[in-house]
Amino acid sequence: MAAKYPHHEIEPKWQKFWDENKTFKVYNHSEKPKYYILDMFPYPSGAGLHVGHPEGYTATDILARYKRMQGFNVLHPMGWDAFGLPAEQYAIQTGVHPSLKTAENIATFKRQIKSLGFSYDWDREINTTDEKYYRWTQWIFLKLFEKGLAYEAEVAVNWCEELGTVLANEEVIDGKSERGGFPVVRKPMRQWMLKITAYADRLLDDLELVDWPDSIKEMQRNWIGRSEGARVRFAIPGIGDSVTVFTTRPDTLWGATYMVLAPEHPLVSRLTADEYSGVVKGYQDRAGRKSELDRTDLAKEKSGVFTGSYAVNPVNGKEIPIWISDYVLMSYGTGAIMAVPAHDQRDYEFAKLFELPIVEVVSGGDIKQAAFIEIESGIMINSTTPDGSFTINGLKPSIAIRNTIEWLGSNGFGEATIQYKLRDWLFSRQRYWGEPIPILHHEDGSVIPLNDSDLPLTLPVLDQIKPSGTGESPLVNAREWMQVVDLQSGMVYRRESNTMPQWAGSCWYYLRFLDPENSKQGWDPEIEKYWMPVDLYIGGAEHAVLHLLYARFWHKVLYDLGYVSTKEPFKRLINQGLILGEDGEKMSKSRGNVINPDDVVNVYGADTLRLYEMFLGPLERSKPWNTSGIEGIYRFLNRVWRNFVDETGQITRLSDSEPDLGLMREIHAAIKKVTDDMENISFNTAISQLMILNNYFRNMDLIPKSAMEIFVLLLAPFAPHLAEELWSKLEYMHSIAYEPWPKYSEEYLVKNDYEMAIQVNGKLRDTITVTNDASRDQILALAKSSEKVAKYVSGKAILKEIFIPQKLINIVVKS
RNA sequence: GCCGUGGUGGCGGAAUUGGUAGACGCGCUGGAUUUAGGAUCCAGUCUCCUACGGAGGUGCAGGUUCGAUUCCUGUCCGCGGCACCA
Repeated sequence: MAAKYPHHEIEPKWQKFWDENKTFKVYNHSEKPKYYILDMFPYPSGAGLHVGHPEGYTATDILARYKRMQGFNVLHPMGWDAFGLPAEQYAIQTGVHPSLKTAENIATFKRQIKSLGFSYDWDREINTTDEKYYRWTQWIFLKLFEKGLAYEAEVAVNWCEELGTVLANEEVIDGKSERGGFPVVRKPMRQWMLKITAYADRLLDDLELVDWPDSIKEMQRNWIGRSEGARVRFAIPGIGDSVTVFTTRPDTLWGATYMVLAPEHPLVSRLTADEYSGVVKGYQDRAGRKSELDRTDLAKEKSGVFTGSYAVNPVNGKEIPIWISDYVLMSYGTGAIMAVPAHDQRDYEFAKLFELPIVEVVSGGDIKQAAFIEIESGIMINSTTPDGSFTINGLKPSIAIRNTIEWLGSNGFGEATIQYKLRDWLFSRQRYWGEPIPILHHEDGSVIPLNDSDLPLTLPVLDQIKPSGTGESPLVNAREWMQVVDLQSGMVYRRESNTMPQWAGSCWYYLRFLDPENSKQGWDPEIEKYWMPVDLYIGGAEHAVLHLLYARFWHKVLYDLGYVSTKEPFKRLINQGLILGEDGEKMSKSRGNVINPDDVVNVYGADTLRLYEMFLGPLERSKPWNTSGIEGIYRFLNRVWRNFVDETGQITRLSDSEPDLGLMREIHAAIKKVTDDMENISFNTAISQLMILNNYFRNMDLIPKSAMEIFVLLLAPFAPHLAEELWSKLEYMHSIAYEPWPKYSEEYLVKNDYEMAIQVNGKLRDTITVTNDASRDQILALAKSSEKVAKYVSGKAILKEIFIPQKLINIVVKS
């Protein structure tokens, strides 16, 4: 009867040991080199942990443990990103205050995370909803405000009249509220914005400084979306004003046959001719009812209406009609375009639909068939000013663009400009469960920031969290809290009722981990200098753009103000892939394919779960869960146990002798492979190497103690509970956590002989074993003497002999 | 549509610079042990064929090369993100 290893005893035992001995407590000063390894901290949802969380956490834990064994002072903290919509929705439905529900969720998450044996320094645990934490989130907001990076603006939000509240995009489904199915409209409301666009260039350029996957960098570049072009002013004689458009193709100005404004462009009402005002208003209404997503997503067919007005094309003085259409977005560029149907796909479709003229100004395509948008192969035509003083005919578009911009500039019609896709960050939320924005409004309209000494501005306790009905946050229901009277001057102020978005707390949490107890500062600058930057940051790919971009933005502001010492917060980044359900689909309650880590830990133990998630495949890739696969890992750990421990729980098969050369080779090959794989974060192959070494032990009667020890050390980062248990059975009284990582020596990896492949015309025909000192001629002779080879070579002319040392011989014969 | 990413046995995957494709694990097959089952151990397991031998094979079609999973061109499919960005 082969005993199962007792993970139910071992795992809680060592978790308790680590807790009581504060094994993983980390200090801010050390002789050791530092290593800061960070997980994206979780939102503690009511559903508890799912198996996707431990994937990233296991990877960072393995590396943290490995780095400790290599002599690094490792900072590896965990905390909670606990503000957010679900707790507030739950409060509205049940009356349970978000702080209570949040505390409950955190307790569950913490219990689950601790059951997996991660080596966090729990003394540094933080919680974004703790006033001791968000006091500093508010402080950073004030710094942004002082720097002129926070401003108020009227911005359209999803307004639901029936619910009397503003909805997040995810709460709106097909233009209706998710709750109740009520209509939702776009309504402008006063909002706080953060001027992230002021940092666009640096956010773009400094991607050079970080060691991130190219694909993530590319996504951020695309999000920032820098594009070079020109602003061009078109006069509108009818109203004595002008409209400015942005274009990347000023060379095609002569082909601009009409102009399109976004329906909400401020000039639309002024330039709409009386007889068109009905249709224009109707069109604006319809566009306003669509969300931005609907406008872009569903508008496969072009639509639009003519305003009745005309603009003057500056390059040829021609009058062109002005239309409005929702394919032009107010939020990008100037909200107006010059339409060049011959050389832009969208304009081409629109012109075809409404039978507008199409004028070719770049030759090389067939504009009867499609818009010609090539920038390198075309040649400019039909592009001369009426007085003949300026032409770009005969030029390549890339040259023509430069020349045209110059001409526009010297004639006062426009100038070169850089446009970003990136928009300013809409920072305020009409919610209760978020950080209050530390701002006062005076009735004269002035805006006054709170003093540092007034922080934290805590959330008022509300008996019931319910919508204000006006679209403002539920905070306006706290009448006393909202009103502030200055006792000295008698002035009356109203508090800002908006709160911050969930992103705020996660924008700087990596800094608070450095110095979480500090009540005087967000963090001590000396401590910051010691730990920053984060050496390795691991989290889900869904945060590839927004979270990482926002955090980089705040970090750069803090850098400019001298509060942090590095330009970039996260040196190296890895995005783990999704763990899919057994059906290969994304895990979700509705599909019924969710695996609960508690169940896995209960049946197989935490070490098995950790190992299995790492063995599934490369960390970055998405991969499906497979329940019978986990059995294989469980068997492996049981085999490890039986290799070391007998049925009575005593260490067994232990020998004091030195390992022989064959075993030494296996051991050192394993050290090398596992170490290399650690550096490359290639844990699946590291684990298979441990399996190979363990299989080698299985065939031995006695195992030398030194060999056992090295195996346990290599296993320790992956299966820490089992490793601690075996380590203690090898009669060590202290934790394995800080034992030095084994080193390999090349001498054991060198063999006396090796195998060589022999190919004939590229096909494998035989393999031979040769000694290290064999010469090329000796090996070739040996190869040719092989019967299997001779069969294909004899009687044929040898054209070539390819000899790759240590690897193969390829004999090329005339066939 | 665009951008990113991937496509290798029945399944998850391995193959660090172009050099013996399929490591390791799962599953499956046979055997040992067992009253039986489970567990454990041993052996086999890419496909096809005329089978002690040979042919084919890394989504598909070409190309470069003595030699391609790896490099190049074209093409198909899956996944993720974005979505009229001027």
